[in-house]
Amino acid sequence: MDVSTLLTGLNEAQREAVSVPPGNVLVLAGAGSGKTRVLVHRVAWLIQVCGFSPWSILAVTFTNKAAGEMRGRIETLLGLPIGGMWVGTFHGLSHRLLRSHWKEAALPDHFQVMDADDQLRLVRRVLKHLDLDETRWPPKQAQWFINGEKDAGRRPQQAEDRDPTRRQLQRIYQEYEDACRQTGCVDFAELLLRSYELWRQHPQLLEHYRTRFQQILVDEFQDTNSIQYAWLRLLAGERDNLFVVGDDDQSIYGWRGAQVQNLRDFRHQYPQAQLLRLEQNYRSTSRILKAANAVIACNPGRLGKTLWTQGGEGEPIRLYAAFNEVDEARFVIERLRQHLAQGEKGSGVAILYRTTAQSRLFEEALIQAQIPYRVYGGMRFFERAEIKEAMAYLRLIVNADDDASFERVIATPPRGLGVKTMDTLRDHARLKRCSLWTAAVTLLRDLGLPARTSLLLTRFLELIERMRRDIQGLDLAEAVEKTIAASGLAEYYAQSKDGKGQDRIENLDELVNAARQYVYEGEEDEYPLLQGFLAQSVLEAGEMQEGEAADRVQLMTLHSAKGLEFPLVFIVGLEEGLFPHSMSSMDPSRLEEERRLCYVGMTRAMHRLYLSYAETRRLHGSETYPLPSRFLREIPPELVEEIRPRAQISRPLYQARPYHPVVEDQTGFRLGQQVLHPTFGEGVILDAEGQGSSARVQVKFATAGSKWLVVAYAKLQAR
DNA sequence: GACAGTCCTGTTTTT
DNA sequence: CAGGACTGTC
Repeated sequence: MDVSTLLTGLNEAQREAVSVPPGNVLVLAGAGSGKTRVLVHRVAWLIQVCGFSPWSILAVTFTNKAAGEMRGRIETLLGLPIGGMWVGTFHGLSHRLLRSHWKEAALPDHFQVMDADDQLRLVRRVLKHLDLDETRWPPKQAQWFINGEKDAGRRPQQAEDRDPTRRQLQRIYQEYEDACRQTGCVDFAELLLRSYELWRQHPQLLEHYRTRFQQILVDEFQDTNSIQYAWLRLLAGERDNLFVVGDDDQSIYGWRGAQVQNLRDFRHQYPQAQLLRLEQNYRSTSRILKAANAVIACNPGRLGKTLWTQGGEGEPIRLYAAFNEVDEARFVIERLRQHLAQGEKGSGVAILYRTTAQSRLFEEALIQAQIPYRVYGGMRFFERAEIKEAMAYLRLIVNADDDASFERVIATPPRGLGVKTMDTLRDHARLKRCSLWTAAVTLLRDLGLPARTSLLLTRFLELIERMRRDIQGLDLAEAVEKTIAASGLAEYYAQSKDGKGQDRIENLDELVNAARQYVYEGEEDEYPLLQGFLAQSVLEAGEMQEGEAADRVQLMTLHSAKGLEFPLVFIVGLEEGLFPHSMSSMDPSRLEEERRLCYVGMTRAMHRLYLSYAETRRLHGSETYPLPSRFLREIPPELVEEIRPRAQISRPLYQARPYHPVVEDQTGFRLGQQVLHPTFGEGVILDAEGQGSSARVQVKFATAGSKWLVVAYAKLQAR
């Protein structure tokens, strides 16, 4: 292959990034600037020009999808398979390391990976063990704390924490760790922390991987958390071989530990590192880009980068002020129809929203309009109850100490063993510090159970052991099939009356299919097939049943839209409290993240961008009167065409509410009316009561929340 | 032990 | 409104 083709078709900045001499490189790549392209060509360049073997290259991505795409594109470009190259997510790569070196990592050879759901169950159990009240110590919060600590690279602190709350959380963390060890399970964060520690504690192993991986590339660097960054630095050592690509303006995962700071730190950590910028955008019209730039410019402390394009100005951005959320959906469908009538493809259209709950209205409207669509996210295949149950049987077969699976499986299908038996088992397991399986075995042996329970429990244990024997020597798909049948799951669902039984059976069949298609991806036989399959189902829960082919309109949250592009984009629900979300609007740094999310959303659009908000929205069952999102006001008015004409965009975006019943009462204000308060700022009248000097109104303020104010004292000004 | 009815609380999501 | 957790009855 001719080396020059590696650089043709690239712009100046991209060429420079691809061909820069090996060394530490930081590429700041704006949205739509050809980031993936640069990474792919860079790998090809390292192999073809610099003479690195694929075997000596490591590429880390954030999602499995990105990893798969990168591998595919590199192989297409080079025209040869690059099996020896490691391409994967931080978690996938760490998992692989731990499977290979389970002994050094102090894990059992059959260790299992827990997903977030399993983890939460385990946390619940731990809280129960510690006899802590779940209302005082919400399991979700404890889980959050544990993951936060692990993401920061911290083990349970033995040292007394000053803060009693933290001290208690540390105790929970410690107990949780013990439970993990006991059951041979590792959570997502543990994969990273454990492999990091593996390298720290075994210098010869680290040396081995350092020798092997001569070049390390990292995608979406702005999404890395502390432990991931530490992991990278440890592996890289002092060798100047990190090529990282990121965009601080697209950091939208701070809420789960990602540190934009890493991007900024990189330059301090590696002062010699080359800093390159990709600022030419190939995706959007200049109007869309200008608008997105204007919004993101409101964030302070950016690394600085302004996207530009040679493309045309394009159409104006269109803004629709819907009367309510139903009208908003109606409007989107109307415009969507016009678009499709022009012969455009549905798959080139995305409807983006802030929260998953918003998808429903659009789904209903699309069904009614008979427009095919696809919703991203939501319940993923491997997260469905019936799939998790079948997998739990398999996990229990592989690892009898996996308590999470034991608990999941013992009552499905119902076999007369319920809460009471489980309580006995749990107590015993806790006392003896052993797994539920071992507890069951010892209790049976010591005749510590009522006769009936004893019989049922024995049957259950024998069932699992029989299954273990029966799948010996079977291939993966047969083993899965056999497990589904022998467990009684198939029969149980066939008889279920809730109407979902048939779906569930079909999903179980699909699971057998997935097992049939499972291909082991590692080198040689690093570990048994079944274990690889089990781990993959946890690590890549969403990758199944993509079903791309059909031409459908795409519905997704703004978060999952990152990395994608569409000729036509609708961003809906641009309202204070929804986007930016109310949970984020008090904290400046989280508000900035919301703004980046808005920037990400806008820059998904290639040709057309529609923005909309509703003046009234039904939320949690009651009517709300949100203010238009502040992000709308950050867009220069001249770029926007308002569909329902009203005053200037820089002036209030909201005024008349003709479709809302006007309830003028003694307070002198009507519901939904815009008001101004000297200290709280802009707000909307939500409710009113009383009369004369005791008349009060409830006002929802843009920033100060909602308050009841006495009309006679509050200097409320109608606007 | 299983199931039905009531209470309560509402981000974003990949691994 | 709606899904999940929890409580009380058969």
